Amino acid sequence: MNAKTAAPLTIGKVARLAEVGIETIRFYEREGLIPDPPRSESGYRHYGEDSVARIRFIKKAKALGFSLAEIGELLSLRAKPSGSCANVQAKAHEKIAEIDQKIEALQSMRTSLQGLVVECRGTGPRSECPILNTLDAKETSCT
Amino acid sequence: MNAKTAAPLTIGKVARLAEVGIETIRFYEREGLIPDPPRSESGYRHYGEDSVARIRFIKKAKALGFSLAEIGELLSLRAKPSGSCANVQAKAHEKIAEIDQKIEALQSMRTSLQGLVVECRGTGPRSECPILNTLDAKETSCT
DNA sequence: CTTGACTCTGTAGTATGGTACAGGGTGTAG
DNA sequence: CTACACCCTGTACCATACTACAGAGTCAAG
Repeated sequence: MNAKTAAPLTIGKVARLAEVGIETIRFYEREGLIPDPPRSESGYRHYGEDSVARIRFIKKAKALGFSLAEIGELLSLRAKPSGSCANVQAKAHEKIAEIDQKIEALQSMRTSLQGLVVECRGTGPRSECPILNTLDAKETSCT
Repeated sequence: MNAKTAAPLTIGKVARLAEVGIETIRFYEREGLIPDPPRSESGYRHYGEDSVARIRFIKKAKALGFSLAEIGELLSLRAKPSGSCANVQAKAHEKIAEIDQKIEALQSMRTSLQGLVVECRGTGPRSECPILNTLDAKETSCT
């Protein structure tokens, strides 16, 4: 009926697919970022495809300045099997706001760098490049 | 002529203005992220206004997932007093590409969360929310 | 039925980015 | 001239996020 039992997704395979170390996966499990997977009789972890996606998500979110604790919050938004919907919505809106702030900050940085490139190309010496100036504008309270 | 000598910007004032700890400033100095400031006769550090901007920039870039080493590279783009313009341009383009990747990843995350919110509001149970799916699409190789 | 690649648990070590003293000098207000 | 807030150097410690063993069991191929 199904050909799934043929190749169980062991920790090593997941690690290769998600491009992280095996130890990292076990670490995320200990930290509660990924659920304890079912085990074979001999104690081997067996994962589903979704685990790879989840680990890749963690990796990506980390590169965007989210801490593992924050990533845990992000993941918990979907982990709940319905219920407490209003709470989830509030959290989601919070996270969206955080993301918007990050995007704005990055766009501001991008504009500065682009300006630097243009200035550099055109005139020769750029004593007062705008890279810092643009970003000086009042804290955006990104934790 | 000038009223600047009245209130020299000491490390404590810079820390308050940039909203970081005093120790953090000295740490950044040791790491070469901010230049060694001139000293008073008694050895007190005296900063210019630009130092505050620089520290705030570091803080912001850190929240966006850049390491101190990467921030150093970003800052070095403007630190150079002209010369090696082509090199600076190449680096700047590199950094712009990195920033674009981060922005895209964040926008993808934002879309997923927004989708979650909408789904949550409309129908009741969202067993297969798209938060992970959207982000699963092939690595963007953000280090 | 052995060999080699894989897995397990548990503990210890590392890199990054700070943070917190200790022990001492500075500076100015009362 | 002393009190108190501030600064100095140096070292030690901390949290986060891994990373690397050690010592032992598992499993598929030859």
